[in-house]
Amino acid sequence: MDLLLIRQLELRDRLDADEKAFLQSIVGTPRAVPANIDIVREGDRPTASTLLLEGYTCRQTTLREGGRQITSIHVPGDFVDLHGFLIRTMDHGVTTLTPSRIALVDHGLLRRATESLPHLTRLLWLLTLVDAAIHRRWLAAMGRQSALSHTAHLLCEMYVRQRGILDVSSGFGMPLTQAKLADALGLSVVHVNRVVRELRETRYVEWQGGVVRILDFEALAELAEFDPTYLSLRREPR
Amino acid sequence: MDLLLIRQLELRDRLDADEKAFLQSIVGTPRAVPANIDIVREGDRPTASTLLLEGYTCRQTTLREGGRQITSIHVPGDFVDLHGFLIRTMDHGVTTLTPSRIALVDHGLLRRATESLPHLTRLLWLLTLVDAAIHRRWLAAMGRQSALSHTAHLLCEMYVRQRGILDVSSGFGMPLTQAKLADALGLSVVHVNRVVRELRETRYVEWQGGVVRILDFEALAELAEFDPTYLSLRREPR
DNA sequence: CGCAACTTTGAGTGAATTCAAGTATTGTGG
DNA sequence: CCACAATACTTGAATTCACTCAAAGTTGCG
Repeated sequence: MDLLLIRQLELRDRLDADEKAFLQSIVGTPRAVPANIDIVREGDRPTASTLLLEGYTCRQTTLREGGRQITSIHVPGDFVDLHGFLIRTMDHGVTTLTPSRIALVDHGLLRRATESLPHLTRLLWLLTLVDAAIHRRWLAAMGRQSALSHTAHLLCEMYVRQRGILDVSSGFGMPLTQAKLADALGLSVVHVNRVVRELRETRYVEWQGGVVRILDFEALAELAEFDPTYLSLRREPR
Repeated sequence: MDLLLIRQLELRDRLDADEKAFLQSIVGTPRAVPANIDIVREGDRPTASTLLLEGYTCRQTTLREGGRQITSIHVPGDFVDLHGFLIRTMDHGVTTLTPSRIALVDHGLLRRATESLPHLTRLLWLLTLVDAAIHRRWLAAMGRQSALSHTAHLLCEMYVRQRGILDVSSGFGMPLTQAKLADALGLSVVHVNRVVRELRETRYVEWQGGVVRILDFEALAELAEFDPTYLSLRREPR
């Protein structure tokens, strides 16, 4: 089977056979990791980047006195710390949300890509730019949307990001406990609980046990002010 | 005089003479722009990136019903939309905060860099990664810090980013009206006004007319939980 | 000098918080 | 396979932080 990473990249641009072969060749041996394990720690200086093959992980920043902010959620096929290749010291940790399978890609090999595969380099660079665009959208949601709308937005985003690479016909993974969801949305657990109930009451979604099924995407997207442009998904080929 | 962009890059890694010459050669003719002008609009598909030579700009995302979120503030030497080189459609606008001088860099020339100057390419890529790291830190500040601490953090960040490239001995530029500051912090104008007053009352900073002078950086950084690691500033040469 | 933009203050309101239980659900060792 | 622990979820009540509305100062510019 193709690497999900390749599918991720092909959502943005075509890859030629050499590029695919290169990608396949640089991915290390897969390794299983249980849930709630730190893959990367704040302050680390990694020498390889981690590819998420199966499962879900998140980036989190720790503040004083137990404050925790989740700044990203990764889906299968995501490079969880591709930026670790160029940023010397990690500004955040990466933790598994579910049991996962990961593989390492040595930074030396990524560097080789930058030296001989410019088109692939641009595409990998683009992946990190989409990351940044997601951060910006989260900032807007946190700063200027209601808790309900913000939560709805996260569902829309997780749905659209996953439907490009996985089968979502029977629902998609939303592998956050309400406590983690609170850390992602910047809310208290109690309030998250109320907002999730409110969202269920709209009947736009069914949400139980870490799986979400969308019943009325259009209404949800309207509530969330969701516009997928920021994800840089290709509509027309270039 | 050297481009401030070169100084920005040299805060992260050494550049050789060829790289500097290349950068100098790709920068277009400088152009003056008044304050409060949109340089880039949401939905644009630019064919050149904009370098900020003098003045200040911000990125902003517009939501329904007048909601506005500022997601970045640029200082002189910043590439305000370097990511526009690879992201097809801009997910945000860029607006001047003060009268500014800008210069364009054609995307074709940036592409040439990716084809023949891998080290410079990595360094430009790094600039966009620092952008993302700043976004993450803002997310943590919005989600898990008090309005006072968040505001203090923004001051620390603006100070450290500017002191690397400009003379800040008589204070540094903080060119946001309280209304814009509200849009950056995700607060109301009224509340920002109170928080700014509270911050002034600490005597850690003097802040008037868009210029900030820090009186007690250590105390301010403590209040803000500021740790500059995320800015990827070089301490030791590599 | 007068308008426009920005800043400041007061009062009342509301969204989200904390504190405090209590109820499900899941996982595990006996 | 049950009992019990641990984790996750839910609810209620009181509080607080930040908001809106409203209006008055202040500053800067043409």
